[in-house]
Amino acid sequence: MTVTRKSKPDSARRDDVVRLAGQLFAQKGYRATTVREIADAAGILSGSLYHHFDSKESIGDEILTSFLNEILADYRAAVASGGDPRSVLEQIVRTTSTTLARHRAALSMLQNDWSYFGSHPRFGYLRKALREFEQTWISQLERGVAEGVFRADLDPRLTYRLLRDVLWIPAAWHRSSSYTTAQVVDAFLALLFDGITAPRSLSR
Amino acid sequence: MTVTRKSKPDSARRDDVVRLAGQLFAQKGYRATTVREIADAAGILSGSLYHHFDSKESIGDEILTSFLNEILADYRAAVASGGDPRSVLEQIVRTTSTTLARHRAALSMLQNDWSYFGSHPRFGYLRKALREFEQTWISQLERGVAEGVFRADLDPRLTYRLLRDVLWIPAAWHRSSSYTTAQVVDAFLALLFDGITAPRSLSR
Amino acid sequence: MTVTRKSKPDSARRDDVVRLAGQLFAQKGYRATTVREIADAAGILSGSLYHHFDSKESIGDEILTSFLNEILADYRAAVASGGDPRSVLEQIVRTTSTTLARHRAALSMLQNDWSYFGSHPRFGYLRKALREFEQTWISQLERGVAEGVFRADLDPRLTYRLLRDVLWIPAAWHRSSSYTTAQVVDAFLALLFDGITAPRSLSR
Amino acid sequence: MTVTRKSKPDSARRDDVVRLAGQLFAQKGYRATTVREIADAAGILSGSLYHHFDSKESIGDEILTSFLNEILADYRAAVASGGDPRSVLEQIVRTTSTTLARHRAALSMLQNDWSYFGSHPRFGYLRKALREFEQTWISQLERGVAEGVFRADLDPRLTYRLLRDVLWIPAAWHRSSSYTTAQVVDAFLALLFDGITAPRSLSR
DNA sequence: GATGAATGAGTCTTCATTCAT
DNA sequence: AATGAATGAAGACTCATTCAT
Repeated sequence: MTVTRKSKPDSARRDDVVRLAGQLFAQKGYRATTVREIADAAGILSGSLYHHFDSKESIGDEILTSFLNEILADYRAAVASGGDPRSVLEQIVRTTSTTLARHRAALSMLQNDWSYFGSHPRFGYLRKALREFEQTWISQLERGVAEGVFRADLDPRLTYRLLRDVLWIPAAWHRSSSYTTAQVVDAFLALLFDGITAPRSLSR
Repeated sequence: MTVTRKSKPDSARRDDVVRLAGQLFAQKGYRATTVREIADAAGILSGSLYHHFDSKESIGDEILTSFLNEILADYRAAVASGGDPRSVLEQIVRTTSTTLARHRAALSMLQNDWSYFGSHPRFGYLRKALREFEQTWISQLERGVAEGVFRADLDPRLTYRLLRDVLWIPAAWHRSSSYTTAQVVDAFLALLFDGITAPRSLSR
Repeated sequence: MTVTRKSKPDSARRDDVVRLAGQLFAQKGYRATTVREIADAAGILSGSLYHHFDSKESIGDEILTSFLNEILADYRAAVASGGDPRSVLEQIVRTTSTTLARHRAALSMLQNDWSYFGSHPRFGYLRKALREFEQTWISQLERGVAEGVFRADLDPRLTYRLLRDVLWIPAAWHRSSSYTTAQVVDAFLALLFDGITAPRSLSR
Repeated sequence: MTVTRKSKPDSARRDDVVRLAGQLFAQKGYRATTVREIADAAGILSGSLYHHFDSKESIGDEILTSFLNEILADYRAAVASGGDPRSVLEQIVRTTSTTLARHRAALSMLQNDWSYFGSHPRFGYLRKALREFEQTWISQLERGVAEGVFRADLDPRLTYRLLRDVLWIPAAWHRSSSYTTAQVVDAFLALLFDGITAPRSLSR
């Protein structure tokens, strides 16, 4: 199952517009960005956008679709690697963090305008993908608990819920932060696997 | 420093409208909610709202202000309790989770429409409050590291950044979840302090 | 012919409101003044105004009516005095300048909102009064020309038109000016009768 | 110092709308004219106006700006001609009367809606221009008094104040009047320089 | 491919007025 | 006499979209 698009008359102009629109969506949100702003950024008039796209929605669709396809690929590759639960999850975090960095616009759209996309039929594939992410995490957490590598009192569903939103966060920082992606990912994994408490063994 | 409001001619109707508006804001976002929808929910005409409020913004302001004041109080009380870093943070998480539950609308507004409120001068107090939250967490994490109760390799700023958004999340679940608030808070604290990995001492 | 009003349940409150409304009308114009502003000035709520007046219009009506009645009286008294044209006109200018000073609000309403009052049927008496003013000036100017005291080449209608608006002006200055009413009236009469050119007799 | 506009994407439609709007503003005042009425006059929908203009205000601005620039040019040309005070003032009256005839809309806006434009920051240039007109008249009147061509007892500031509003008036008549512009201007100049009194030398 | 003009439904807001209490 | 809540019509402005040129 991979999300597909309809017609992609590949042109330089078109890709330009999608990229530009993405930047604007990331900055001010999808709904808050007007087609005029997108057109201005592209140096054309707003009406001319409709030569390349059916609607504003279809620009959003294009951005979200290509994002989700890559993230889904990351998840599936990690699962397919056949590692133990801990290394599968670690691989997911490491590979998606790179993918997220390339798709900041899509991420921002999901965070800011979920109330729009989440209920809109056209974007049903978003909910479907989210469900796959959840399933993946829960299975790995369950496996980990069963194999004794994760805490026995862990509730997999609840844990995923708590983690879910953090998974997307590091990507949203880009410019404001002085941390490298690697630093952020390592810190996140440390937190995920070991928490913030100092190990007792050391203090003995 | 406490955020203050101008004039609150307390009336039942007014409070009604604020509550109703909050529910709508939480569902569809602040910008996406029209004053007509708010008025419809209150059973009056949209123009009649302006008998109670200066503007749509002032309704939002009222919701956000009262929310932030309570959360700030939670933070200050936790710090004032004078406990060790771990118990201060635990108290913050526990008390704010209750407060958050009472202010789901405000929370949702901040999450969905931050691009609006965050840049609007009128809502400068939001940025100020956020800075105080950050400062509080960072000081406690630093203290904890210094006292050896938190991992020595912890980067307080980075850790706060990773935690920040999760702090607000549990409140956003309410209906969709089958977990009690207590369960969620306990799970979050377990994750925060100990991670998901099973303790090594057991495997020895 | 004197303009009459309908019912005047004389009360202190009522007169208060009319005076306050007049000040606001003078400052910002009749249309630009809201009933809320009038009510605020009177220290009551806007709805309460309707206990005293049928409508905003009837407040305006009251102000304009009492103004016009006084000015009409001035004109008629001057004509009835039976003086020569020059002294009739001089008396009109002198007496109306005093009356105008007491009715700055009405004056300002006529100047700023003539497009409203001038076409509104209810205020037909305004046009009627204006016509009487014009008739008076034209007759006196014609008499003056016939008697040789005014320039023979004077076109009475045209001259009145040119003078008309200036007649009301001095009253509009009040605070901004450092001139007394007497100074202004004298200067106006000098201009009216002799122009600004230095007399030739002096240069002979 | 000349008042300038921002961007004038000259189009026939745009000029059309400005002209139409001007006519409406002249008839019923700027505030009393709705954008819908302007659009109706132009045969388009009200929203479509915003394809050509930022706001109703910017239409008003365009009308007033072009008017003031021409009048300012008239004044400066008259002063630059280097004539004696009487001929400078005569030139001002004669040239502005022609200019005024071409800008009846602007004139009417200033007369009817001064309480709006006069206090609005965007229209500060109006106050600036008015000050220049005043300065010009006062200097010429002072020069004339000093040179003995104007009455020695003339108060230049007061005289200008008395004249000011009349300067604009002839233009406001257009349709209602049976006089030609030349007639009106001559009558005004006769009044200005010589008053209405018959010369004594003749009566001797 | 792009322009420029226009659409039409919708947004927040204002305001004179009404009326039960 | 006054309040406080509401009305309803209107106002300026926005924006995704369409389409002839």
